[in-house]
Amino acid sequence: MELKRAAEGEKGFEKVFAFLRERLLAGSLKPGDRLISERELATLLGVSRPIVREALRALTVLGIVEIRDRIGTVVTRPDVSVLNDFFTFALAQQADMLDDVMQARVAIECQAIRLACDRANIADFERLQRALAKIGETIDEADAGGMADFEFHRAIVVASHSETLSVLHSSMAGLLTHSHRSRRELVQGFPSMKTYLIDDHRRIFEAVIARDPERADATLRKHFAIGDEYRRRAVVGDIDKTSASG
Amino acid sequence: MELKRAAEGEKGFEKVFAFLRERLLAGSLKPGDRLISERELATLLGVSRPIVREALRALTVLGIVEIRDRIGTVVTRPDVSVLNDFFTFALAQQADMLDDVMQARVAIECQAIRLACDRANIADFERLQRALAKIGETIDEADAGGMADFEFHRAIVVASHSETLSVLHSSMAGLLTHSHRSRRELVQGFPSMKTYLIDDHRRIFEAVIARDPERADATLRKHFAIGDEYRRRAVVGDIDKTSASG
DNA sequence: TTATCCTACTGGTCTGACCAAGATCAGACC
DNA sequence: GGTCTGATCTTGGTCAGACCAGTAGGATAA
Repeated sequence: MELKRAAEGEKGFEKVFAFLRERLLAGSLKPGDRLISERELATLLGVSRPIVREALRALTVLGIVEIRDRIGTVVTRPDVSVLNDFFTFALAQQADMLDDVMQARVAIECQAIRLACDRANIADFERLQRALAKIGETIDEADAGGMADFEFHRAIVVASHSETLSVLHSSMAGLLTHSHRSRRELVQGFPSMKTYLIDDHRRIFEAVIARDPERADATLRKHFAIGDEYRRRAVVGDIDKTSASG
Repeated sequence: MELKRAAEGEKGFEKVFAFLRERLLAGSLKPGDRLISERELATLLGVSRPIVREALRALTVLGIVEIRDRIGTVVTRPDVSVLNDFFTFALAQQADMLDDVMQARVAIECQAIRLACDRANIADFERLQRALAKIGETIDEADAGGMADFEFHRAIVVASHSETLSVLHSSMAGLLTHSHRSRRELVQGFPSMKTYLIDDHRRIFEAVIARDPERADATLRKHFAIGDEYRRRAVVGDIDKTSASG
């Protein structure tokens, strides 16, 4: 009943995790810094090494820290790829989460395209144009087509020059691309699909070129809405009897 | 020198993690299932218990699994709230990017308010109304006022009924509230501030009530823009010589 | 049949140990 | 004197066995 671990009232793992989180959030531990050794950390916090390892492993899967064999533990620049892990698991067991995440993606992209209208440079325009061209070229290929589609949308976010939006977007994209392929196949049969894909993206591109945030946002938003509509119809088996471009 | 660990060529942790991931992704382990005990897992995979714990802890922070003290480890329903941990860490290390994070917040809220127009129920409306009232009541208090402001915006996101948007928003809000207070104090001196705060939020509220996504989005967006403008002026020391309501 | 108690089991943690390999520095060699 | 080499220290990676504290369920007593 010593007051040793009652210091924070936390259990061992929590104690270590909280200790590290504190410094991480406060900024006293920045990317590139090397943590003190596991043994030191253990004695410092009055816990055993396995517990310290649990905490470090936890931070590792969160992409906050990297444990380098025989070197030490260093703080890394957070990497979105972690989210891929999560989404992979999550998606496997809960497909209904897709629509919800999609909403977040729409949010990010619509904001990104507004910023892009203001901040995009020549290189961004060129990247968009290349992606647009690729969409046209791969219009008949489900796989490559999906990739081209993704690259276009990715280019929009990149053009926003916002690190945060970029991070958020790529984390969602990882999850969504999985479903994208099947969705695309589902929708492949619609003749009007090609027109929709090409024209829509071209209109979006033009709005960015025109540096018109309102139009770009609206066009992109409509693009997503139409995509949803297509998918909805494909699900109910409504075989192409519309141009659905409104 | 048994062929113990050569089984997969993976290190201990990886072995356990991969083992569990496999069953998780394959679906043989579904939410609600209870894993075999740590000890069994350890002997089964030929690793020590601390290693098993590392893997379980890893899955825990990923929100895939829940370790219940003295009960066992059970598979949980994946929950987006894990992302909160990640984003909190990730965004914290880019403190210089508060404006950038703010862009993401705008993105989330503007999307949320659109969804809210469609999905909000009576309870949501009431929550918004209460928050709105509180903004009026606390208009002269920097601290409580900031809190009320936050609650209103939070209510918008809640009304979207999107778990993902909600999680993203709260991780950002956590970071932004810090700066919010100082911002608010900075701006406190402006007489026209009160009008801006009250009227703007009321207009936003009305747009949601009217279930008009476009208007709501536009109004909210303008609200953010004006807030930015105030802050900008406060920084350059331009003491209130405008109504700035355009 | 019911209520209580005991025991096996579970997670939570610690101790102390061994291994392999990078880091470091002293001493040998050029 | 400078460079190279090797022993040693340190670090992560892992293991084995142990103890605690509750929980669940079977055995036992009422």
